Amino acid sequence: MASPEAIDTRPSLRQRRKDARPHELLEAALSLFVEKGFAATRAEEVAQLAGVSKGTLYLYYPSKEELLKAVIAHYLSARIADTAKEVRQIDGPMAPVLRDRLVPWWQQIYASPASGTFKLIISEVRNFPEIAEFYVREVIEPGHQLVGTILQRGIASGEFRAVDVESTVHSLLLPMVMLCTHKHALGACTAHTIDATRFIAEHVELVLAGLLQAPHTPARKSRPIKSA
Amino acid sequence: MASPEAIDTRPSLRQRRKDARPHELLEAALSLFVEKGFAATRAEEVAQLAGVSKGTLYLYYPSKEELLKAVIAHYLSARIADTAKEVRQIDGPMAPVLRDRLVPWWQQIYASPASGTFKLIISEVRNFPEIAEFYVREVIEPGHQLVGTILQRGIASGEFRAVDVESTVHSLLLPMVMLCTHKHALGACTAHTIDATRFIAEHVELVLAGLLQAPHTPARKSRPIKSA
DNA sequence: TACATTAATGACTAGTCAGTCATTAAATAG
DNA sequence: CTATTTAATGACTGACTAGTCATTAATGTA
Repeated sequence: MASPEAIDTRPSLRQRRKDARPHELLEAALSLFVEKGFAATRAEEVAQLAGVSKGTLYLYYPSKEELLKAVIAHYLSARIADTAKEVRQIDGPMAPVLRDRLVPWWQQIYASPASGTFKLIISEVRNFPEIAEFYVREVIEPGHQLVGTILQRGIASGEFRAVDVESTVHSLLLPMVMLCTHKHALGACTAHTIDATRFIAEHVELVLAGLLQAPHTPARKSRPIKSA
Repeated sequence: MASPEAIDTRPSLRQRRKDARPHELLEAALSLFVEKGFAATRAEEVAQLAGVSKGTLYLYYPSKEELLKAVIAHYLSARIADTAKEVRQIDGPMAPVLRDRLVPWWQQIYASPASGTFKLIISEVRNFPEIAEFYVREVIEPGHQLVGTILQRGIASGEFRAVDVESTVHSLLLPMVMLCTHKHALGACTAHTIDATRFIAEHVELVLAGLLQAPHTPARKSRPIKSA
């Protein structure tokens, strides 16, 4: 066997990296909370995955619950409000906005670790009502506002049919959220995968085909429901 | 105000109802597992909600995990295979099949307690791989088969555009699943509710509008759209 | 009424885990 | 090189809970 001195050089290497810890802990926590759920994840596992001891975790976050809130807050910060502001300044036809902005936006979200937050929030909101408030205010409302505005402008200009805006926003967003959720649920443990990049593009095309003023569509049964 | 004797007649009433127990326990378990998650639900809570003691729960189900599997199996039994068989026998235009079969079918699922199984499965599959297999085999595959067949037949007859079937199946189903999930997640703890009945109908209309052959392609078969 | 059967109970055990804190050692100052 | 500061550790504790089993009592039978 190796000499006693050679053996223990690595294991006892204690590093002090005060500013790297919080982010590493958040990353580890997101990964485990999304995979196993909050209640089924042990604080020590999070610490281990982040390469520190349990004590260190509690040096940076006062409790497991605060760690969860920090994870959610961190991975949802700012993104949407920015995009919304950006889009509000574009004019002209709205179809290219959906195709060229919304599609890559969702493709990015899907590919990033932030995609896991949807499953996490779905699984945990009912146990932590504060998260619900935060999520509605920071994500749902700005997101709906954003897509709703695009649709309304398209309708106003005559580019789109006078569909029900509220429902159509859901038709656009719910599948995207479900797709991200699927990635971290069934998608992570069966062969039943979805080609996300293609689906996102195809879905937007399908909705656009239903939205664009078709020459043949003479105001059908549609009661144009005014929304917002 | 009641006399002392009258007060304590109920509490010590031990009933023996061997055949009612399993179903009552499943019902209680579904409700709590969906609300709080599997790991965060105590076996005793399930028993209490079902009106029995913890010991009784373990008389009917050997472990908490077996109870979970029993809940999933019970609430997903058979439904889909039946509908699929039924639909396969219909011919003629496919738009009315979507409108008159798929819409009420999902509206029913949404209203029933079974709607909670989606959130439950999303939250727990990764911890219990057996559930994944079962769910893919019993729900996902038959469901996709069903909707995929409808689309293919519509395309074959020239009623629908030649869209990508796989993606379109997802465009139809993912929002429905997400809607059920939402009901038991955010929908259960914020004011942010969705008018599900309307959304389901509107969503199918929107997808249909995108699917139906636009006039620029010679669509002999263009049937008059049935007004609601 | 007395006896047998078995559904139902809940106190108990064995194991788990969130959060603490006295100790260790890395970094820094003098 | 020594002293001081503080990041990091992990053994420990107190609380909690899945699952058990000896006991209780409801129901059926003779």
